[in-house]
Amino acid sequence: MPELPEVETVARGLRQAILGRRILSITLGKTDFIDDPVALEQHLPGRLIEAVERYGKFMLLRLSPVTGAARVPANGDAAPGSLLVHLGMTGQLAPIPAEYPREKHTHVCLLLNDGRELRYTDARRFGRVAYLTEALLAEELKGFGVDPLEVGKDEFASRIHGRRARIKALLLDQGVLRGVGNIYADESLWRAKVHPAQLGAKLSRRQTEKLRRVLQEILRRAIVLRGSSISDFLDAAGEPGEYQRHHRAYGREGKSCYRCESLIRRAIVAGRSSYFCPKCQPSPRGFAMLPLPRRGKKRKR
DNA sequence: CTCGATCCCTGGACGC
DNA sequence: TGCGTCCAGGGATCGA
Repeated sequence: MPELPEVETVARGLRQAILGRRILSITLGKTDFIDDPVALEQHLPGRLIEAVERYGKFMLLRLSPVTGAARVPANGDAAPGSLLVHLGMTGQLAPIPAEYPREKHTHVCLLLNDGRELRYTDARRFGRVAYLTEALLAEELKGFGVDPLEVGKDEFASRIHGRRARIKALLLDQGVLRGVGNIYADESLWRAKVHPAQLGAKLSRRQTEKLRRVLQEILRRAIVLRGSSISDFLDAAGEPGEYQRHHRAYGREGKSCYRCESLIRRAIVAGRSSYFCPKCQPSPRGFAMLPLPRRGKKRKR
């Protein structure tokens, strides 16, 4: 599932692959996950991809104004704009030679001036694609929290201590930190020895700073290893990441804790499966975890 | 403010 | 083998 490290990996790959290319035309499949499909068709052709940025779990393809040639932009394309892409759960964005057959669930194809198509595929369509003017983009981006890779000690502490939600919910809240998802939330909580259901306000200063540090270390390491490929994450070159091999909590229900040998348990916290060590990460009072499954051996590793 | 529930969607794992 | 059921989860939304 694409979180910050996976999205960063895709963004870096795209930077190598499509910077400076021009979009010649666009073909759409299903459009129910696209903000305004007509706007895409109207505003993308003719534009140059000038930059690829990441904002939390979003990718931002910065597009030049349409210039020169015969075309006088009557539709506002004299101004810069951006293509916003969120990969959701199963989204993939990759440049593919235009003559290659399109994979199932390919819903956006941007023909580039190098003979390739930038293709967006997304089986579940939990992702999002939108063309945004500068004004819409500014509107879109406000309300997001700090970048977890850059947040400092005091800023992080105030965002955690200032609210009463559970720490897991806070880590997942894109308005608190932008880019953290279920995997890296659980991994950092395990590393910091903090229980996911602990209230943010109840973390000590020491625990909070430890959490910030390990979160940053984990995210940086995961980026180096090109993200976690659980089911179907692939980068812009179609390659899986490696960080799933380093998971210590996520997906490890019933397996031994790497620190203390206790069995990793699972609970629903903040509406999400949360994996933790019941010994290293002591529960708040009255907390109930799910019973260990007896037979079904679904997850390996 | 924070919570849980519900919906979106499909593929894969599972049980029978 | 085949079919039904459940589950995965980011995010929006709604009601408690």
